[in-house]
Amino acid sequence: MRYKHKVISPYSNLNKSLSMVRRIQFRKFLNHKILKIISEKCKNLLKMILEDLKREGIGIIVRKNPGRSLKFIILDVNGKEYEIDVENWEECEVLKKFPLLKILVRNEVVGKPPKDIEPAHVKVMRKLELADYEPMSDVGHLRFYPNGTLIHDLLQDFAFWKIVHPLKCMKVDTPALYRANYPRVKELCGKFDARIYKLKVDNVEFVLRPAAGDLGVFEMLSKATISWKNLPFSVYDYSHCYRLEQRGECTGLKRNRYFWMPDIHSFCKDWEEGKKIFEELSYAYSRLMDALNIEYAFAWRVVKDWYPKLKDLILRILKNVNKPALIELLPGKKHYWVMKNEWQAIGSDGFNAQISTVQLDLENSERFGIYYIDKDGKKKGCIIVHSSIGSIERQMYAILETAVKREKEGKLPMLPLWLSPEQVRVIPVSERHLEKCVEICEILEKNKVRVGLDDRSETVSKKVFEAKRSWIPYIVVIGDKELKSGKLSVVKRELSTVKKDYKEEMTVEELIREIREKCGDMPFRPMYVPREMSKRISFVPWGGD
RNA sequence: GCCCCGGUAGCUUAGAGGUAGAGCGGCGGCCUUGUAAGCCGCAGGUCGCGGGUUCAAAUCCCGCCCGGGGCUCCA
Repeated sequence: MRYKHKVISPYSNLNKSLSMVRRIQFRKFLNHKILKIISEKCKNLLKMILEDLKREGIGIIVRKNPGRSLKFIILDVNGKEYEIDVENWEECEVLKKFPLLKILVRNEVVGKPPKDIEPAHVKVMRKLELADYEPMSDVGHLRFYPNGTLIHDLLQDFAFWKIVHPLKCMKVDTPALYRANYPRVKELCGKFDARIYKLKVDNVEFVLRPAAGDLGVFEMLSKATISWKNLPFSVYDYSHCYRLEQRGECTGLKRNRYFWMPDIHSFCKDWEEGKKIFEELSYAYSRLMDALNIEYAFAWRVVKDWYPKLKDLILRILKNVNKPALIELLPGKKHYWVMKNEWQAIGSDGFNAQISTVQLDLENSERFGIYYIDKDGKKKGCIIVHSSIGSIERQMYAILETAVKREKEGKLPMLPLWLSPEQVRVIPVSERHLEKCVEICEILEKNKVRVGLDDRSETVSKKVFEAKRSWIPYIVVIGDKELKSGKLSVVKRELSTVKKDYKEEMTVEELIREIREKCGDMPFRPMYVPREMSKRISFVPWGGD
């Protein structure tokens, strides 16, 4: 630890002045005071102390206010509660059985351990030619290569076909740019002023939307005619969002200033209906995590007074999802919701990142200007369930981090098959085998398999090496032997280890059947790059690992 | 936004005041290849940008930009 002195402060808005104090501290070294300031009421006192410290040149670290929440508990699937003792949190019994939850608890309760390594997915996203930093743009605006764009699009397809469509949401589209002085915009963006992109055009101030839905959808619905017969209904907005995240926070796909957010807002006539939708969305998001093969822990934040009334619902969801959860009980209502849940992906670096979330807003929608006409002919506000499937970039972050974790078990890292940009790579031993390979590729393509053909004049060893480097799930080598037998020699990545390949002889039909089975009814898109390796561009040339 | 570290060819990097080096990749040729990198040759560099110190700066100093890590925050 560089500083001998700490101020524990809940006031991030004092950061600027704190930074100045810190700068002075570098030239002078002083006392050994540790100050803990937790109460809201200490704001002025804190300012005064800061002035004093500034004069003395004492260094400062701002820490998360430990008095923020009332308490943390773990609720297991049997309904048993375990209160977390902040001092001896590791003693908690359930945590010993659920390592992912334990990591989440550590991060939330005692803070993340510092690590000097970049998260694993940053190298992977470049190596697999998925995404990259874009020097011409602002920090946190990534560019996506064809393979990354394909995954991005498939995740969008999943959101639509597997979540939005079954839940019968109405899909809408709304602008990214809004007038800064419009009351609705002022209210939403005012709270997060520091993170809003602002621009001036012809002397008019504009902001870029920081989230999907909240601006455009609410405005749209405030002008709509809604009857009690229409309730409940859900609206889906898939939009690019802009948040001026702090520079040091934008690392790879973990957090960006530009990202795509699939959001669902559900409007219900009472809170029983709200709870029902809350539950449905929760199960949909749980299926998303499974489909993406993301390792996650379950977190909930509940306003204390509401917890007894909502515990049954929480428990039912935990049972169905079969996961215990960390529940943070909040002393009061800080946001518009009284309860929210969060699917927290745990990265290979031991960090957590929220993917999906469902938020139950039991206040009615009047403050958003959204009303429906009830049976009695009176205008009434409805209950809103706010939810986000989770930004596509975050989903990609979590998929890559989970994939990398396989290495720790001696397995090879890989993406879920339905998301692998290239599912099969066909390698001819020499030129005279090329014709047969093309034939096989065409059969595979007809059966919705993404297949690449390494038609370059390279040795088999090299072609296999490169296929493995690209995490290709199935590598097929075709030579005289295969021409004769009519079978394929297939290396399956899923069953191979770092030390040994898992090889199997199979017919084209068997390979197709296996791939179709594993992909199930997940969305499909063809490859975004040419089938032939000789025709492909190298976006991120390899310079050795 | 602040603190620490870094930026040399497309990529990974060596060089720490005195003529810019390598590996991989690329291109050309040879090889027709049997499961983690075939052989030879060629091209490729305002040493992140700007200013300063010096006879001389990739190298030292200042500012900026970009990247990584950390703190803080996260609708």
